Amino acid sequence: MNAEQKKILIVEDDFNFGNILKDYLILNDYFVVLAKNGIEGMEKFQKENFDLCILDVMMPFKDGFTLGKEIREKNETIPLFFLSAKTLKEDVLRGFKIGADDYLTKPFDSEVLLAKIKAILNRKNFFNVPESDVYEFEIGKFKFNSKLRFLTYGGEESVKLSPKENQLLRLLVLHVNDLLPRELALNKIWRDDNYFTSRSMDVYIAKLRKYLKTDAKVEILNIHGEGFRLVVGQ
Amino acid sequence: MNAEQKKILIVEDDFNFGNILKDYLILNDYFVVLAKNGIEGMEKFQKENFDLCILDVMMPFKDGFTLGKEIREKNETIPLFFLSAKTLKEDVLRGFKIGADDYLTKPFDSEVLLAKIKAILNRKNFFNVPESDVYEFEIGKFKFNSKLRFLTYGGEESVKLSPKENQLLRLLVLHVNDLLPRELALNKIWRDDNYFTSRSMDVYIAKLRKYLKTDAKVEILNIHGEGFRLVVGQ
DNA sequence: AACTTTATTAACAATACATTAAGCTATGAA
DNA sequence: TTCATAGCTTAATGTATTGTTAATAAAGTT
Repeated sequence: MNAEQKKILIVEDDFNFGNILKDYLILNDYFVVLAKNGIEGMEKFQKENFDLCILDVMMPFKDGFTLGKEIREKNETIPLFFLSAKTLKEDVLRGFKIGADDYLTKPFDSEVLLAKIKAILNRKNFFNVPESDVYEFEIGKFKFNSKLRFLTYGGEESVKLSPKENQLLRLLVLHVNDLLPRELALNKIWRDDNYFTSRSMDVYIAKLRKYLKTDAKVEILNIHGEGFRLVVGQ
Repeated sequence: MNAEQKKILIVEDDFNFGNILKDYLILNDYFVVLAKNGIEGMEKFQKENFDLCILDVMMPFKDGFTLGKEIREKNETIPLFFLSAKTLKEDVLRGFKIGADDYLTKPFDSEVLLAKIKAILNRKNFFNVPESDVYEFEIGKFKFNSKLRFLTYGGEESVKLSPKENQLLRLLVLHVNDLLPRELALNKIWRDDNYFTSRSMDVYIAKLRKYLKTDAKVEILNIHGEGFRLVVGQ
């Protein structure tokens, strides 16, 4: 995938239909991941940073509404489309209540779907801000504000963080004392996992280490072949 | 209207239908303005700050597509809904191409329309300005009156503010110590978000910094790529 | 030892922002 | 009507920030 491509998650149990839809969107230059049920859909959603989700409503194990609700809890802003053969008004309204952005009834015109996807992804006020509203952290003697992107040490505002530095530090903090798998960070922040993004990540780790070295109790350790680990002593 | 109500502009030449729609939305606690053709629609759009526009497609003098395009040129972010009896795919696609957020074919279910309006207006975005009718503020040693548009320093009336300076400073104050997203200011004050309005905003930030530099504890900081932040020390 | 992975610094291009000044437009006084 | 002016936009120019890639060195693995 290239960096400009938008990432779409499709969750659809009908193998054929799902694949046709996937191919159609790939053809239109989207990066698409297809999950075949709600469980798998949630797993994939957690791992990467998607720009939009298309959920089939009727699925075994976990239906689309339930999945949609769970996704909404994790991310309040990501666009959600429901697909369903049910045209019942109650279902449509239920979909919107969960926080859907659209509800399409099968059969639908693929071009119209595409237009709707474009409409919502090209919206100027569409910000990919998957962060929750928790943005103040303590890291040893540091205070880290991921909304205002700064790091203070003992009250003094010491460092302004660039967006990438900020995102990476945030992920590290969310996994404090635990492993942050390299792959996860690359998928979440760089949205792609390859040689170059990996080198880029190393550069950012070096930058963060520099910022954090004021407090000897704070360290970013490497776990060879696995990822990184932010440890805060005591 | 009360401060929490969202403002909706309806442009519809069918007097009866327009009024029914208007009443229905008012009943659901929206503030609604109804224009009866494209010309009038544009006039009203220019005069006030709406949160959403609902445009009928087929209208005399100026059709909905043309109006929609004009509105989009002025404001890239405002949600646009088209209403039409035409279900032709070409028309639907044309609507989306202009930058519509939805295209509803008559007859449509009013509850579904309402759900869609709610969905788009409740979308988590930071375009919700804290409403406030307060107009006297303290900024460090300054007193700022946003109604009379002046800024005093230690009792002395130092500066008269122009309307734009005033609006910008007011937005900054309403977000003191927090981020004022660039897009938000551009949409609220300039009603448009493009390269030029953005440069214009920078000019105003420079002007405000000049006024505020008398008090070293007051600063307007930039958060690269995000916006500005008025910080008041101590 | 040969290979893979990570560390660090630096060079670079692309944006974003800062500031001053010049140009335009609507308004109202003379 | 003409003129001055306030208010805003655009231009011109300079500076800062950001993210990627390269270059080189150092660890870790087998």
